[in-house]
Amino acid sequence: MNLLLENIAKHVSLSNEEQERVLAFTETQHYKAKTILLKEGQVCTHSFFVLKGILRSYNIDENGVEHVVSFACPGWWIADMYSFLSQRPGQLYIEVNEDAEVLILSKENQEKLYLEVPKMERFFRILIENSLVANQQRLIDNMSFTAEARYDKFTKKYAELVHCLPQKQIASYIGVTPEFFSKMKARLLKK
Amino acid sequence: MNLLLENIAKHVSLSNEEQERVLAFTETQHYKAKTILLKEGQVCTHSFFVLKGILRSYNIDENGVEHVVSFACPGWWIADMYSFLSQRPGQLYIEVNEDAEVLILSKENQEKLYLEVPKMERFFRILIENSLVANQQRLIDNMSFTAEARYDKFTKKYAELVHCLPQKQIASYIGVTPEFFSKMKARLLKK
DNA sequence: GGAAACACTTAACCTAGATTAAGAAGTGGT
DNA sequence: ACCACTTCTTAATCTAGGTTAAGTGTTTCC
Repeated sequence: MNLLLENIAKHVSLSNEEQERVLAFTETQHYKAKTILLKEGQVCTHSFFVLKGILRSYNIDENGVEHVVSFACPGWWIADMYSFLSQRPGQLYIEVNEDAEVLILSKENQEKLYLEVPKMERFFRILIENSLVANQQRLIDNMSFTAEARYDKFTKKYAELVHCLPQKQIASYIGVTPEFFSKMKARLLKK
Repeated sequence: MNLLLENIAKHVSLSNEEQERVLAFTETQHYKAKTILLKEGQVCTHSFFVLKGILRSYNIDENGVEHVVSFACPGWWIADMYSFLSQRPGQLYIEVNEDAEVLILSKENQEKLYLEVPKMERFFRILIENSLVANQQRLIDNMSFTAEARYDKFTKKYAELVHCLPQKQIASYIGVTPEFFSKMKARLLKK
């Protein structure tokens, strides 16, 4: 059974024919860990739907420090949304964390899809809505909570992921340095 | 000329009849400064489109500290997106900053609108997309930049707004205390 | 299989920004 | 006009988290 169709079915119901149209517009690809699918300064012409493995997006600030924007495991989409939507050069990197199998949807094909299967417009609207809500929550959390509380939230929200991710990436996601993260974990263990 | 229709026209083109349908689903209201339109714990059943004045949304953390999530001036929408989309109790307050005239769209009417004027689904998708992009940028900025750089970005992005907002709200938006904000501004003046 | 590169830890020291407190300057309501 | 209330500022002190540096595994890859 196809993971993408399963996910779509959670939000809109497509006929068999529509399902086939959707799949016809996507392409499967396999990537090794550490493959970089998008670099800062490039236009994000495709978005990726993860079937297997883990991807992440991040930017690198003017001091060379990496900030993880998102992780994507199976069932999740990932892209530089700014760049993908505007078709302008973006600031994000997208990199394969663990050997991955992904479905690729080009911007072009997405536009065609909206025309041929209008229900997909609703589907993507809902995805973006959820993404906005999650993002806004993260903003609020970053402003309201200490690093410790953010880490706690993270381990609960991404319980399966935590064990597959290097610590420095978790540290980066919650917004602290690897050194402080290490110190914090040691402190938590004593309790 | 209607500000809402102007805004819609920037993204999708509606027939006169469709325009009338849209307006029929909204309702105009006037509010005095300091009116609270939504409180934490309530379900956000309406979203607001600002015609005149300024609104803001914020949450209050467990220490009683206010964190401004967004400002809305004429031409902008504001709502607790989590609550509005899920129709569950939210954590945001929405308050009138300056005497305001707003268009109100209920969740119910929005759903009807999607059915009667399907182009509006595209319109709102685009709004949400833009909102997501802006939000993600703010997250990255908060992780990458010092308070000073964030303030600088803020004054450029909201140049007209800066003069109408109390400093503590700007401080809250960029994520510092009013005291530190004050110190920082004094420091900037010396340069 | 060995060197280089990377991941993680620990510890000493440092700093951006928080906290507390107190005064000055608006602002609004009656 | 006046009192109450909130906003803004300044300054002393404090702390969460950053920086630097050094040491110990662990991968990776010729």
